[in-house]
Amino acid sequence: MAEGSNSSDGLLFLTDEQLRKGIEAMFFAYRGFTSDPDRILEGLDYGRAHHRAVHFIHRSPGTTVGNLLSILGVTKQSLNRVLRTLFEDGMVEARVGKTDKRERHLFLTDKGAALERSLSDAQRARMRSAYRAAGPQAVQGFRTVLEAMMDPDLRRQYQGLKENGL
Amino acid sequence: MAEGSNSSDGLLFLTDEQLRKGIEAMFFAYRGFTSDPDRILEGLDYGRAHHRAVHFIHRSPGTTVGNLLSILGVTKQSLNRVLRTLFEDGMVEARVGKTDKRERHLFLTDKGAALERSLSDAQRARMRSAYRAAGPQAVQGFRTVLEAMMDPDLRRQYQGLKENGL
DNA sequence: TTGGAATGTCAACAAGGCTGACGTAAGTTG
DNA sequence: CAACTTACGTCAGCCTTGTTGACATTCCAA
Repeated sequence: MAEGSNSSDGLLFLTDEQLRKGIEAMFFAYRGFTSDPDRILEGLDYGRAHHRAVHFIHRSPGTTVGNLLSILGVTKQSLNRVLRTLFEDGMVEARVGKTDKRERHLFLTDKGAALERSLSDAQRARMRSAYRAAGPQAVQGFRTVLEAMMDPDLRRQYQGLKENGL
Repeated sequence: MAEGSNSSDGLLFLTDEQLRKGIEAMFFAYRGFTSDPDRILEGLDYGRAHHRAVHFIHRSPGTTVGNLLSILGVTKQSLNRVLRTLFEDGMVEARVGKTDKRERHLFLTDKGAALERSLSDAQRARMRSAYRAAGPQAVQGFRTVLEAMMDPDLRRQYQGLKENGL
């Protein structure tokens, strides 16, 4: 308590209560954010982990396993379990690297791209509707705050697409 | 592709690329959002589930198990496992309802309140810093978009505090 | 008095994290 | 060339946190 009361440091309203509201907003909004893809994934024997993998392979075709690991922040064992099922189901294919043959470059197949589309269509629809309801200025603020909330490493991943294929 | 191009429906910039950025912003920001409490919880034999329970009991002292179930959206078995450990560790206590003796009203003990404080201090610190960095207008937009992204039921929980103790 | 609601509990299972250990192919460097 | 390191795969086992199903208890309300 006794934190930023009001308009103290020129930025105002940082009361604990306001911050608590922000925290709960993240909690409840994230639930909504994931609910549409979750509905699609259930019954397909896929989970959020598959969604994440498919999303980032779509975003950065040809990305390597190592890149994906650093973006997703999981262990290779965990990611591998997911990738294996995606390979088996013909959603993703891996091509051996040209310059470095140890690397596997990951690509969505047509089937995988179709899955990605159905997942992101659902998620985009919600995002679009929220954006429309809130208006352009709010969207700008939304992005600004989220960006400030990220860990620096993740923020670089978010902005980035740096370092070769990623 | 070929979604809302620009300034078509009076709200502009709803390109798929913009929406994808929004989606990834949620993903990366949520990671940051949970990382500080997660660090505290690990080693204490507690996880996010415990954090959520403690948070909402703190927010609404005297809330019932049923209320908590509807907020958290998990099964009673799952919640019960978490509550049991919190009881055993003397973090939470349950008092039998006065009017309805089937209900258990949940309260944080002093020890539980201390845990809650350490968790929310960490989370609020990040939220505060993000708010400061982004500025008041951005914060307003942030909250507006998140609210629009929630499912209607959850939005009511978020705004609410309605129905007696909750 | 009886049905249903609120709660607790036991058992079993699955997803998806984790660690540790080991193997292999392929670069890299002395 | 030999030795080290990197990128990746895999096996085995463990944990948390979600799930379903079944069953008991308590107690309000019709």
